[in-house]
Amino acid sequence: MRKSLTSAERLKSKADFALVFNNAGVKSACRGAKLVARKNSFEINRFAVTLVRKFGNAVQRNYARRVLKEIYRNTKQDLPTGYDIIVVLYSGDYNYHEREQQFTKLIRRAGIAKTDS
RNA sequence: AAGACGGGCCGGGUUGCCGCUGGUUUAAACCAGAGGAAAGUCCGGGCUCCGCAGGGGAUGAUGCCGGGUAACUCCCGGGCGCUAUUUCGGUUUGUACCGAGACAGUGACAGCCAGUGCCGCAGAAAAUAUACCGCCAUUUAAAUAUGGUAAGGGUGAAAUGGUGAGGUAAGAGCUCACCGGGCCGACCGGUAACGGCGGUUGCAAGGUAAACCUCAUCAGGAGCAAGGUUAAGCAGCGGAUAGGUUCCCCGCCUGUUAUCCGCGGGUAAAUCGCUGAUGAUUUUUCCGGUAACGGGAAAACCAGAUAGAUGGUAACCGUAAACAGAACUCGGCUUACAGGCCCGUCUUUUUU
RNA sequence: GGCGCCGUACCCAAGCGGUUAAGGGAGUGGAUUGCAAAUCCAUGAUUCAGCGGUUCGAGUCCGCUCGGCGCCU
Repeated sequence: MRKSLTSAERLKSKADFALVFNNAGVKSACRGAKLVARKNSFEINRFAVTLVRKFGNAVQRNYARRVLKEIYRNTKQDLPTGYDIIVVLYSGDYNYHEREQQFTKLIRRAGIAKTDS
């Protein structure tokens, strides 16, 4: 599986976001981040990152978004397919490795990790 | 060499792997991919629309002079004022004061001789004229009273030019010398602001226009979520005769199969604008100009996203990098900024 | 991205450039009560969001910065 993140694998419209937030089947949270997901009707996962309103300036927001997209790209082969996943990030100074620990914790608590791995 | 101040520039680099956006394109592959402030949105343009932009008013902005520019509250050059430092000259016993010059910084720098308003407290008196203490004269034994007086004290941010001499009962530009003002000049220099020179005037009147205001100049309004096209979807009802030019009036334009207003209903998607390009563009260079800048030549085309593209990781250098992310676009201003480089001025130390 | 509004004590707020910045609620202390409530009395701005400027003097006028809020399709 390629470690890509094409535009078909991303949530885009405002309607998609509203659907996930209003019909969230899976939720989990930890310090600094929160995960919301629901089953979709496709063969693939779709992913998006969003940030709370008071998250720093534009550079900090873009950096946090990139880091989460990178983590998802590197770990998505370990996830089962058929989910729309949104990660909400809260304000805080976290580097790549800390964000990676947060993401694996969220996936484990949400119960959508593959059981064999 | 170090430090301080001022000005200008740079703003991590190279390689591999995994990824993102755009272009060429069958695909693969290749190429390109955030800033000096992209920021604040404080000014000024381009561009688009408003059934046209005409006039007057209101409102707002600007405000020494000349130039630059598409334009500007910007930039360049000059003038004047103020402040600090310093030099020279004068006065004085003297800390000091006055005048002239140099260099640096700085100034929302038109007009309170059009009119109006305001100047609390303190002070006798605050813009109108005026005597609290004091001084002098007359009166009285004295107290006191009347008059003269702005030199001294005191108040204040500000008190009717300053210093010295004469003068006087005591005083006062009352008179004189020097300095500082005001006014005039058909004079000289300068495009001008202004400066110089000469004459004249004893100098009856302060500050505030980032107070109203006056004068001059400039502004139609809204903003790419402007605006155009396509697709999907829905349900009409009530009211007005006028509506439009986005503050008002005139003028102008449109109109009764019309237009507008209010309530209600529907959509929340794509595409153009949008950047692959001919531009106030970028780089190099020549010429003119004190400079801002203008003119020419050659080469180049250099982000274009829409949940919103530059990251992660490994290695090396390293302070294992500050402030910080384009959203139609350009010129400025302002604010933030680790570290490094260059130039100029001043100070200190060392060497010759 | 663009356009606009606001900031005065813990909260709501008034404030013509001029003492020591109104008022209400809450709080605190006291009085009252057997104890409370209610009532009465007293009480607080070291810097009017911050910095700079104009002025003799700024909460007020002007500029910049910070923070908060609203609108657009």
